[in-house]
Amino acid sequence: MRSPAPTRSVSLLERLRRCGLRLTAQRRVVAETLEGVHVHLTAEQVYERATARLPEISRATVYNTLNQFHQLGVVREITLDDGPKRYDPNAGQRHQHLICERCGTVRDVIPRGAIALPQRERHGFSVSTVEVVFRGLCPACAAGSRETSDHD
Amino acid sequence: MRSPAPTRSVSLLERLRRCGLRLTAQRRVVAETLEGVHVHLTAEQVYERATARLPEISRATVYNTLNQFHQLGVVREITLDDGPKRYDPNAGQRHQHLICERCGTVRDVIPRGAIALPQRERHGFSVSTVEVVFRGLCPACAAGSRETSDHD
DNA sequence: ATTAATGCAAAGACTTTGCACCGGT
DNA sequence: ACCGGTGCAAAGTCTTTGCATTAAT
Repeated sequence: MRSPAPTRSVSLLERLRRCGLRLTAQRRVVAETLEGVHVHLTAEQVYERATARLPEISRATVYNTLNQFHQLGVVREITLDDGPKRYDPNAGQRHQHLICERCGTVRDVIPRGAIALPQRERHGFSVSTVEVVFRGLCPACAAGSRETSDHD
Repeated sequence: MRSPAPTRSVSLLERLRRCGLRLTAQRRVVAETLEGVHVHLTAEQVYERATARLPEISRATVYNTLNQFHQLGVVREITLDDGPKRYDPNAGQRHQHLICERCGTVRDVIPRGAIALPQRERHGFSVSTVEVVFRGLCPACAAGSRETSDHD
C-alpha cells in the first residue's frame, strides 16, 4: 500500500493552537492520552495515563485541561448514571454511545437516521439536540467471564 | 360527571407496602412530593418540599428513600451533564426525556417508535436498552424572559 | 418486642478554585 | 518580559454512611 495519507484530520493539539491556547507538555499529554484510545476515559484514568508519560502533571491540570477541551468543543463530556464523567475525543463528529452495563466501557457508534420528536409531543419545547445512549454488554463482558473495563 | 374512577393506578405508597417497606411519614412525604409534580426534582428540591410538610425529615432520609424507590424500580434516576440527579416517579412507563437547557427542567415524553441500532453498528455489543434525551428550551424559557426552573 | 427507619454529623467521591511559581510566546 | 498555565492543597458540591434513637409492625 501507499504511504499513509497525512489527511489524518487536524490533531487535537493543532486545534488547540488555533484556539490560542499555549502548547504545553501537559496539554500535549492529555490530548495524546485521549486520542490514543477508542473508549472514553474518566478524568482519573486520563490522569493515571498522563502521569505515566509526565510524572509532574497534576490532577487539577488534567481536570482543567479536560474542561478547556470540552469548552472548545474538541472533546465531549459523557455523564453516566453514576461515577465520574468520561471524555470523548471524537466531538464534532455527530455520534451516539454504546455503554456496557457490566464494565462501563463507552464506545461511539455512528448515527443512522435523524431521530425527531413529533411536534405534538414536544410539550411546547423547542428541541435543538438529541442524545441517544444504547446500553447492553460489550463483547468481552457478553462473552461471559471478565468484569474489568478498559478493553482498549 | 361521574365520580372519578378509582382506577388511579396503584400509588407509590401502595407499591412500597407491597415491597415490604414500612410505611413511615417520611416515605409518604417523599412519595407524595414526587407524585405531585410532572417535572423531575433533585434530591435537594425533594428535601425542601418535604421539609415544608414534615419539618423533622433529614436529607439523609430523603437520599436513602429516593435510592430505595429507585432500587424498587418505582422511580427513575436521571443524570444530567452536571448538577445533581433528578428523580422521575413515572418509571415502569417507558418514556424519553425533554430537557430545558436554560432552566434545567426535565419532562417526560411518550415514546413513538422503537429506536434500534443496526447489527453492523453494534461493535459486538448486545444492546438491551435505549435512552433518548431531547434538549432544547422549555416553553417558559423559549418565551424569552424567565430563568427559573420548576414550572410545576 | 422486634427490628427497620430515622436524624445527625462525619466521611466520601468527584470536581473546582486560590495563589505562588513556572514556562510558552 | 509578559501573562497564561501549572501544581498544590484547600474548599465545594452532591451523596453515602455509622451509630444511637425512634417508631412501624
